[in-house]
Amino acid sequence: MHLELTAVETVACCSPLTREPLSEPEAEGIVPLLKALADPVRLRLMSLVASHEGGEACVCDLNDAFDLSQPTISHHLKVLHEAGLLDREKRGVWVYYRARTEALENLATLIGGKEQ
Amino acid sequence: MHLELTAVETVACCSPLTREPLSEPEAEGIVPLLKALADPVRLRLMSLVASHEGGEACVCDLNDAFDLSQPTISHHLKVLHEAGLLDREKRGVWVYYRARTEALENLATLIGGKEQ
DNA sequence: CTTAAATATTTACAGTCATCTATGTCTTGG
DNA sequence: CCAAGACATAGATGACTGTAAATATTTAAG
Repeated sequence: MHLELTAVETVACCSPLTREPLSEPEAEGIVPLLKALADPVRLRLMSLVASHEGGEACVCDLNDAFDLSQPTISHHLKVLHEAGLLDREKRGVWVYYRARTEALENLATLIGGKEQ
Repeated sequence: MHLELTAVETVACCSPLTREPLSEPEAEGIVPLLKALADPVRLRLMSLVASHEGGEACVCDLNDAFDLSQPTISHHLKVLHEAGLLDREKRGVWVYYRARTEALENLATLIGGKEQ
């Protein structure tokens, strides 16, 4: 049991940006998600994982897609994981990351959601 | 005539994140939009403007909503404007900002878009 | 148990950014 | 023309962040 909400859990609670002014606490809850995506490497990582077959990818695959050191990729994956955008699962020596598409969908609704 | 695309113009061109891996240039085009929103003050500013009656608000209204100096608010509005998320119009002494909701919608589709 | 491979953590540093103060520009009223 | 108000710009500073090198951790193989 945990009382603190992760970044991703705070998103679904709010009506779209254009509906009514976002409160400061609401904004503080959403910003970590946007920050996590607001980096070219992390945005591509997210896209790579999400579009990978099975919706998951292991770090070994991801490292090769970038001209960056392994610790740097590991760092970016951690940021995405802590924001609630990626799930982690260790299988043997490998770690697989899986995209939390419902988190992306909630965020999308918040940004561009249209009310009926 | 301008050849450079603003941040907002690069968004509509891409299929959703989860459809196929984002190229580096695509990511570089989208990140400025996400960066612009990835700040609590700017996210609230965006929401305030977008939800304001008429879809626009003058700076004088916006300043009062924050415990920040006027130049700081002006700076944040500039960032949102340069990202293509807010339009500016000066009317007399006042400057009105208007939300570009189609930019928000395009971004939302890119983040959480579902394919049929 | 040793070794190798996959991934994470730590530390350090250079670059970016949010904020403020001070100042500038522009518009209106008198 | 002058003064005041609305907003923007410039410069400075402290905090945060993306990156790499070095090191640690974990797992499997032999």
